[in-house]
Amino acid sequence: MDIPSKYDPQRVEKQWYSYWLEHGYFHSEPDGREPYTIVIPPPNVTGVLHMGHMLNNTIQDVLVRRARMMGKNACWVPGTDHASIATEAKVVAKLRAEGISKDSIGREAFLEHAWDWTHNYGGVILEQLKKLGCSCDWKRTKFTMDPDMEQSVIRVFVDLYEQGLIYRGYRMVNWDPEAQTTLSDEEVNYEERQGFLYHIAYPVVGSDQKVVIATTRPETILGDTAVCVHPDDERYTHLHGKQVRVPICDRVIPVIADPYVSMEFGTGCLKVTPAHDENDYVLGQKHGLEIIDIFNPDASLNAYGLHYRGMDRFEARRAMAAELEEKGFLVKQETYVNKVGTSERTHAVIEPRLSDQWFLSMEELAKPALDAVLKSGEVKLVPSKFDNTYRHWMENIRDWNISRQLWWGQRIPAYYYGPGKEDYVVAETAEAALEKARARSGNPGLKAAQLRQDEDVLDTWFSSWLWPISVFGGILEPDNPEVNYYYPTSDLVTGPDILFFWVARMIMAGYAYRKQPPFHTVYLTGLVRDKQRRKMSKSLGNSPDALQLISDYGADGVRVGLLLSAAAGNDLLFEESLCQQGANFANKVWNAFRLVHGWKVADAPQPEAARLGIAWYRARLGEALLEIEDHFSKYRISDALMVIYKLVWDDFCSWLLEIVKPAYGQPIDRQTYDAVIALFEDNLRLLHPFMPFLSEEVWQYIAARSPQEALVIASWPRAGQPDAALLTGFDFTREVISAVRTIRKDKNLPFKEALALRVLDEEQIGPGWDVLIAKLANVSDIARVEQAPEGALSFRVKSNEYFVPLQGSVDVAAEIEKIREELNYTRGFLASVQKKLSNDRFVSSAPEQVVALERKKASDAEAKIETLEKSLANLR
RNA sequence: GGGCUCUUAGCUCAGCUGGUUCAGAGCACCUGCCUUACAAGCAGGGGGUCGUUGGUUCGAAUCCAACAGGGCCCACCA
Repeated sequence: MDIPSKYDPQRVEKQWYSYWLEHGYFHSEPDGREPYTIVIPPPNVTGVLHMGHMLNNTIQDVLVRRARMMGKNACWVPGTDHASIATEAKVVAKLRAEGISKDSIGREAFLEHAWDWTHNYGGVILEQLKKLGCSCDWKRTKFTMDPDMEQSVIRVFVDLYEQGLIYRGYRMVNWDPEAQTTLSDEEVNYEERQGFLYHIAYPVVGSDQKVVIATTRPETILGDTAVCVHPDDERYTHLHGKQVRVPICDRVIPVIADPYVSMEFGTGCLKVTPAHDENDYVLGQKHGLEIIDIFNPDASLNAYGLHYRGMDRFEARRAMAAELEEKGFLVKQETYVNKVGTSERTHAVIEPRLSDQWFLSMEELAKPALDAVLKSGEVKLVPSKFDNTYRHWMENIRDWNISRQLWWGQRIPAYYYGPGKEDYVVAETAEAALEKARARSGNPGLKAAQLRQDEDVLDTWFSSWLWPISVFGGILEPDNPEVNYYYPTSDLVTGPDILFFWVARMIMAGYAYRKQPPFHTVYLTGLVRDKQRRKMSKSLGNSPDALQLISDYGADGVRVGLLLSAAAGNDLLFEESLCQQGANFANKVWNAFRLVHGWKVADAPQPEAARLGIAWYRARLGEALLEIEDHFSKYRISDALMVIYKLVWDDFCSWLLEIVKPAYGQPIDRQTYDAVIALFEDNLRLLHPFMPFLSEEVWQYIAARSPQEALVIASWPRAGQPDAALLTGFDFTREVISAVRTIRKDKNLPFKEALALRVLDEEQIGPGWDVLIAKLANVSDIARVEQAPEGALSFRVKSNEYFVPLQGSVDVAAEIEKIREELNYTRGFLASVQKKLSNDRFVSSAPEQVVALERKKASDAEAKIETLEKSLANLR
């Protein structure tokens, strides 16, 4: 045979992927079929494939490939995201390494570098997805900064502005001092950090008294503009209306009273720094306090920092604590754990900062999006446990800060024509802006050169929230045939970590711009963790190299490995051995193929065992199909795969193939051969979404004769009603066969030595299944008897009793003991059932079927006891 | 601090609206086998009082309560 005995993924994967591409199987155009659409969660354009991508793209591919086989017009739109902060940070770092600063080269030159970077590294991840086998429609590949995608974003911005939903406001926002941009609330993570609570004494003006405040951030005292106490706090009543002196800078500030202050915390006395704390800002507004910002954009101290000017905030904190102590202001310093906001991207500690930013008002947008999930069910979250999380966020939604002080991204289409804060217009193009500006300013002579476009760009999510619409041109041409056909998409597969960042906002955009949800189902995968449950991350170095895995185990092996333990919504504990399991499975299928492929076919009558085995397997396949459909309908991909795994490995390979296998060197009859091939084909169809490469490879050997018959576009098997009698008959037979094998093992009887078998057929099974027992248990002679033969080993299946006559080697005492144990167990069982049945309350209150079942159990047990007693008597 | 969720074999998990086909699966483990598709394999086997305590019920892994211990999300207490 010229077929290698080990499956070699490397050899076939590249070949079939090119074959699929060459024949355009992944490309979709609108037609009369029902569409099945997925838009990929666009990965960062300069990113590389990690385990999370592997998992969710494998799931998407399984769904898409299956839908394609089910006759739907499957369209999986791939693409990438410009990832404003991340990409800009990378480019800045690269330039810095070359001794170039972003500001020195200016916006345009910087963007050129960024585009170069994007073109050099961009799309690598898409090539990696091909290695995984993803059946994306590559002709539809999109990038969030493609001209049409960008235009869609700008148009939406202008539209929302005109609706009054986008506004510019001076607010306390999250400032990332490292990236030097603001962040939305969602981009801030809170971490517990060990720090100190400093108790600092402020001298009261006009007395020798002092008031002690507690703070975790002593460096901000330079921005203090008040000290606040609770109006009812009797400890401080005497301070009302007084003034205190801020240590170090000696500024005199008022003592104010406000119920916001908690009397229990710290000293019950709060320093108020309106520029650097959201609550303090609110207090400042309320009490008309001065706002003193003491930081530069990189969070070093500015001129208000006095002799600490230019020093980093954390360094300044230590230095200032030392100075306060030295000068006697520091009363106490205790260790304290508090929550610190950090940047999602740079992990820098966030600084609350007041500035002018653009906001999107969310309340109105959130309403339909909330109803879609919780009321109408137009969008279903899988697993549904995320419904509550979603509700909570939606109901407490805050306005979205959409401006970023970056250059890489869609620039905000606001144009300033004058010095005033309100001297601006918003328009899609500079030309349109000029016209609007002339009208608004009342100055028809305004020149284009006098307009200054806003320097900021939009949050990346402000473009990705339109993704399911804009990839089909649905923003720019709302009524085009593509968007009308593909939208709403079918399923979205992504991680729960971006439920708010992305999923929720897409739903809002969907209702705002299409009056329809962007997708019907959101499948939220778990996080990929390592064996110690640690999240896989680059910094921990615990994430395996995705491409290395593919080359070690094959794409199919890795796909199976990932899916085997990926119950929806559960985190998945990844280890390489799972991929090994997947690769082993691939090899198993490969070898089944080798066996079948090696058979010589002859025109001969079909053996009864083969006929029966094939009939049974058809029923079994039908049964498995129903289970698989059920799992898919609940998005239990992992369970669907396990059903197929067991079907193929156990039922097909271990049972059916052993049943039909001709004796060594003998040919197989044509009828059996054809039937087995057909069943093998059905197995391959089921395997294909999970293991596309292996299944296509084998399929091409045994089934395909032309590109129109490729497995990738073959049809998914249809479920019928399986023959229940065949299934139960086979299960019974399987038990008999296993029992004979157990006897062989116990007694050390070689398989080659044929045995005889006698049956007390209480169950009236009949001889129909004997051919299978004969073949698989190597039994040469099976006969039904009326009475237990002497000198035989025995076993029972239900109330049937089986005997293997073995003169001389039977230990009668041991047999008696075995039967006694079974008898005891069965009597105990019967007793418990009878106890239940004699309980009137059970008989009267339990449902009829349950009672009937109990009666049946009792009579079965009685029958079995009878057989056992007979055998026991015989042995004696 | 609020909300959600989980705790079933060594590991990872199924067990839907309570009733012996519910005590399961895969992996791991143990014992035989290099049997002519496959040792990345074949055949056989052991293993859990379903976190703890109480309650509801004729009957609970399955419902309720409390407790213990995980996890997730949200939240401005310096």
